[in-house]
Amino acid sequence: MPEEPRRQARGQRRMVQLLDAAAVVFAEAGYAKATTNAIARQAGVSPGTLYQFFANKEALAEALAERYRSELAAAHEKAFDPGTAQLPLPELVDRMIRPMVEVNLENPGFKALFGSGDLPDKLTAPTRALQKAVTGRVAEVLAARYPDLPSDRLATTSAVATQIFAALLGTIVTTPATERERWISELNQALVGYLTPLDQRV
Amino acid sequence: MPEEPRRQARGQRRMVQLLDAAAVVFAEAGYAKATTNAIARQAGVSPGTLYQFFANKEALAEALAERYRSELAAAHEKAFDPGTAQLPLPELVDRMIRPMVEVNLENPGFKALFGSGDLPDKLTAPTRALQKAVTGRVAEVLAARYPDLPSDRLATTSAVATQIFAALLGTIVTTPATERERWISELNQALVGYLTPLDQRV
DNA sequence: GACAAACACGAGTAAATGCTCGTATTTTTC
DNA sequence: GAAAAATACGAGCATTTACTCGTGTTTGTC
Repeated sequence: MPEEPRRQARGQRRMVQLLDAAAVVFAEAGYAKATTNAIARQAGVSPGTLYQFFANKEALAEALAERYRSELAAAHEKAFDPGTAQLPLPELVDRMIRPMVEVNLENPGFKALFGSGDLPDKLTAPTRALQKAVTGRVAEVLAARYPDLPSDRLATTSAVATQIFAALLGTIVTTPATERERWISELNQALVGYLTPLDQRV
Repeated sequence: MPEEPRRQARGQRRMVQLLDAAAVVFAEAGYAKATTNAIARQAGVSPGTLYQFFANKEALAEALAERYRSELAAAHEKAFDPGTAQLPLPELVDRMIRPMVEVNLENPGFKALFGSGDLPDKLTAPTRALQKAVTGRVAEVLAARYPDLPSDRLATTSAVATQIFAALLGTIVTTPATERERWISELNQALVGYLTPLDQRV
């Protein structure tokens, strides 16, 4: 197997450029229809150069997903101080939702990698990783709020909550800014409604 | 524009065969990755024959979506007698959900046309039609239950409910039959949770 | 400054895929 | 039963697209 070359500064910059470009093209065309040539063009670079840094389209998507994952983690880190988990449910949900929506608005490519339920086969790998990261984050918060929730219930609940979230995210980011709050509040209601029974357990 | 030829009995049968085949291939590969040649092969027919009946891949998908739409309408027709709308919320939701899940299990292609949130561009046309049909059905039921709900709230609510439903449908039909009930009940809880506030309005 | 490693180019390739078209067979029409 | 219309075939065209490769340039190392 060919070793990863030792990247120099110029190379690092190129990789960032390429990821930026990929985000734009993924956002415009969706993962499946996005062509590597278009991504290279968007980055102002030849197709050969793209492949100097990423083995294939999937690797590119994976790297982009990784970037999103860490941006998301940072955003959540910022939004959560200890004690947040004990807030009233609507506020807790709001604090989970906001950062995600913002990351999404700032990184239009996000939805393309996160959103679509069933992309063909292996193409889903980066998607699944992202979904898993989000689900994990949700699980952490729920675990903090409901310490004695059985772990299988915890897993199910976070998975469902994440899927509900993913389902409405598309509408939220697509919608004009004026109407956005309405949909966010709708998403909030849905999640609060789903989670309320947990709050009312003995 | 070339006129639609007057179909003879043999042709009608072929069209059914082709739609069946398309459902199978869409289910296995998803819409985007499904090839028309594979569909023709699955139907035991040459590619040329396929195009004798459907102008292109999209027209094929549209026809299939239309078929699902009517199957769905029939299933719902069967599940609703007048008065259903006044049932307790969990039961009402259950009656909405069951037929959809069943149509899905019987027609594996359904999810491929209904599920994925943002397929590229025009490919979404058949998808949107299906989603719209389902949303419309949901709206009817909600309108019957909440006659004085303003029409914009009605539209929003049915759209959100449908999206929640679509999001969890994938998990439900993919999951082994033994665990299916658990996920159906989870979906039920999510929808009931979302709709409960409407029940409690003055 | 010389040598190697990393970077860059972009025309080109192989494979996939939606769809066509010339031809041949079956069914309907009269 | 003959002309017309519908059905059927399948090799292959045109296009797209992920990716390569030969060649040349820039950067780091000693």
